[in-house]
Amino acid sequence: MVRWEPGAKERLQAAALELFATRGFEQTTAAEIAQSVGLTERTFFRHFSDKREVLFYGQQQFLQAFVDGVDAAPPDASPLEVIACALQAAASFFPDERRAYSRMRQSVIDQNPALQERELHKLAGLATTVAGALHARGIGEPAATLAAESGATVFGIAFAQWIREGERRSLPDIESDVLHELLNLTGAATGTRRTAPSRVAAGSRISDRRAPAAGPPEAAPPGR
Amino acid sequence: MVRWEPGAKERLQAAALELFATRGFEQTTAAEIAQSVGLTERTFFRHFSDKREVLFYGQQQFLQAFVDGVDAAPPDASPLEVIACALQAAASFFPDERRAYSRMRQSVIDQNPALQERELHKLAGLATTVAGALHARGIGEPAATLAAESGATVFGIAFAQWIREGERRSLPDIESDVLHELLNLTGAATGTRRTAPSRVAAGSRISDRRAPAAGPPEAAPPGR
DNA sequence: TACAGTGATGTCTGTCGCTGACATCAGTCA
DNA sequence: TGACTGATGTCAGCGACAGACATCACTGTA
Repeated sequence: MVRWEPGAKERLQAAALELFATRGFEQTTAAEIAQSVGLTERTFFRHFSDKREVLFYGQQQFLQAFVDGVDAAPPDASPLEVIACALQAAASFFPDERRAYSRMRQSVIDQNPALQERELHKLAGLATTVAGALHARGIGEPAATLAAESGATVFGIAFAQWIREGERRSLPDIESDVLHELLNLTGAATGTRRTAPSRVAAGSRISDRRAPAAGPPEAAPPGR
Repeated sequence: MVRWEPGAKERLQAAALELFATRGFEQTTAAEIAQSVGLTERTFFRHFSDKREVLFYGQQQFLQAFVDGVDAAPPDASPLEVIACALQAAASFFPDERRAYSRMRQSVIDQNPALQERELHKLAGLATTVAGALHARGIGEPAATLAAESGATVFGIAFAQWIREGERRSLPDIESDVLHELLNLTGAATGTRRTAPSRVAAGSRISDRRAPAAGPPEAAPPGR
């Protein structure tokens, strides 16, 4: 006979999500989570650095997928095209089967500021990492950070939409729409998929922007 | 004689920053902060909902300035022009005299993940509020959120640069540069201040996007 | 002038997140 | 067979925070 049931970490994660969903995050103690799967509080904290982390552990691979997407982009791609690649690559982590689970998890997070803070922190870490990958492609600052943060923003908005009740489109499709909307916003629209103006003024005011003569870009500001 | 020294909250804030800077955030207990200004731990927590909040309390006015900037934008301004207005309005909270203080405060935050989380949460709250203000102008989703998040990103990057040792430009100037860099990135650059492509690919692929029918190089963003 | 609020504070006590130190014990491997 | 390892349990303690209640200068009012 085995001394310990295997997969302690996964069992703790599942139990935690379940308890958080039913009782609420703050009303659930770490000791309760541990007990519910036959472990002790001490063991819980050996697996997770803190109580919130039980909901966030394992995003390493997601982050890696994002970075892989960056690295897989063609060498002559513009920063935003690189981001588009990364977004598509990352979306592979969220097949439609996972939608219900993601929805449940997110509803727990949405109900607790402490969890929201952790989520934002993770997303910021993603942006930082992606910015690093962009640096490695020779992209400077602040372009790299700007592009990375924009990517994170697009992902966040697209994910939130993907989760929304009644939404049928796949995550990559939504990502693509949101990214195009971003280009729309800033006055440049591109290529294949065109986004319908999502609501009222979305496309109206935007479209009357004078477009920038993509002039000879010289004379950088001193800061960099 | 008075029973209590006035300005308990401000005294706590000042003492906290001082102690955090010297001993570190985690090495400083709430009780110590309180004692250092002749108060008790209990009183500390009556003024601040949690230990981190002592560094963030009072940003209400900053947020309000941002929103006021949105509301003050001309009615026919594009979302990004509105954001430009808001950025300029918000910058009034950070005159050059405040740079040293901001730098110190930020160095404390940068050294502690818990504080970074709170900062990100506040910034996200800003974006949410601004998105609401954009809705009120008739801008739909996801344009409003996209614009608001972009504004928050630009502010964050600009602020970080403003704080940087050796930086001399004013915050509004940096904001303007970063915002233009964002437009550059997405292929649209506008009006007056042109930013050089930050490095290699910045302008390459982008420039072959079908340029949105270029208008006269008129109308600089109203923000400045 | 007495006196009942009011509000900022202190005191006491308790819960929970989290940690260090140490013990346990099934399985592994020399 | 015996040392070693790794996942776990036990114990004790710190610090963040919250509820309940007491205190007491100050204020307005009768």
